[in-house]
Amino acid sequence: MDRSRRLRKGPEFDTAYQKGTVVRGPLLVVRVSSNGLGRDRWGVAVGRRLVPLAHDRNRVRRRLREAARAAAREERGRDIIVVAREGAVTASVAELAREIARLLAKAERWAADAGGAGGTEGGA
RNA sequence: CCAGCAGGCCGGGCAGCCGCUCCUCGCAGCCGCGGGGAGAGGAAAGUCCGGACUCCACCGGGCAGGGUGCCAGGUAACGCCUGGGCGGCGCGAGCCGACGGAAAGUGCAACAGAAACAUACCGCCGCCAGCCCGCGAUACCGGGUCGGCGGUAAGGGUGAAAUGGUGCGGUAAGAGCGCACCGGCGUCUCGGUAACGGGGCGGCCGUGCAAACCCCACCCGGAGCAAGGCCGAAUAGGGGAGGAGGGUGCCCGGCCCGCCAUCACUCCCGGGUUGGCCGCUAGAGCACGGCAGUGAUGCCGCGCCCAGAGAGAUGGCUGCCGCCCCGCUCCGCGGGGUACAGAAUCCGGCUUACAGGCCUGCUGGACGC
RNA sequence: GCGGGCGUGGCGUAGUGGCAGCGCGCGACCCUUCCAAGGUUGAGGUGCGGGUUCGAUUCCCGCCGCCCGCU
Repeated sequence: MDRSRRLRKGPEFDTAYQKGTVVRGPLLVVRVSSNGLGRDRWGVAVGRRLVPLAHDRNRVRRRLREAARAAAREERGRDIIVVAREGAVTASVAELAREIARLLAKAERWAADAGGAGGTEGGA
């Protein structure tokens, strides 16, 4: 996950937050939006209220990044923000990677439904 | 061997694979690719002090405000450290201490107690007058009682604290009133750089609180790397110059020319947001050795380069070993755990958190020789 | 990075060196046919660790937690 595939500055985060598709899971919240760049850019967020100590917060963030590296297969020009929820603190890296892949696939289906068929609620 | 004290140190180890950041070498027109190297801590933490650095302010001095507070030394500096003094604690090795000033002034000392300041409640003692008794009367003497004047602070009880302590003399009763020792004060002298300590002499001196106001001595300009500097779009706005030709206004009844102002326009200049770059890591640096010093520390020699991210790099998976706990077992096997905790300009301290372990010196005790 | 403030019963709060109080709430009793209201009564607290002082909620130091500014 080198620098060109990270989300950098505040405004990039802001646009991803405003325009992105939000998908929630038990461990994580993932927001996806397209950036028109041809490569994916990732951002990881761990709340200070969720993990108070900087040492442990760093650990959670690094494990999430490693899980994202394992979950990333093909690039299609997305900005992806992964936000940790409470279960992510104790979950293993393999579990986190599976969860990220699952939520990304869900976001793809959701976006395809909204763009293609249009109008179906699809919240099953 | 047990218990303990002081100082110093470590705080998992060895491999394999996949990743991240920086440096460097080579290739490459660019994106990059390949090789090599480096990559969290003793507290990186809290931000409680002190500095370096940068910008601002500044003739000098004072006030206000804040801090420090036995003495000497160390240091760039400190509220830190070292050594010493004094006091307290401990059998001891040792540990702890904001430890200047209360006859400069102001204030406070609840309750109790006579009194927490200048005071005398109960007492004790002397003198005077009255009454009563020894005594029938007078005088004298003695005793008692009430009142007045005076002396005294020994005793009483209260309290955290009561006007130096103990003993002897002394006295009407007493009192440092006198004497001896102790404690404190002043002075002389000796030792010590000093704090302070030893000794002699003197007079006999009333309390606690200054982490109460305060006095004295010393120290402190303000802000902080988001400091500060450089480059700088888009948009908006500022200043200066030009303004031939063009628009508008003025002089004019109108038109033309001319002059002036202004606008469009052209050029230049400075400020400046997002952003980028520098600051950014070679330093009061680290290791080893020697010298000076009781020590903190300093000096010299030699060697080394040792994180620099920027939504923030040191992670993930696996194997073996070490340590701790539990269970089965009694070769051993299985399971779980492996402290506190993550650099953000840098450095010196303090404080706080921390599983377990190592080294050195010392103290007390038990046993053996 | 720099600075300020607050922690007192379950809740909200006074107290600035000597008694730890007030309101609501809580328990018991009384009143009522019962409930509410009312009355009587009771339990319960100074964030933690040191220090100064005879004595600390108060003064000083160090931690912990919470809140708020500036950049």
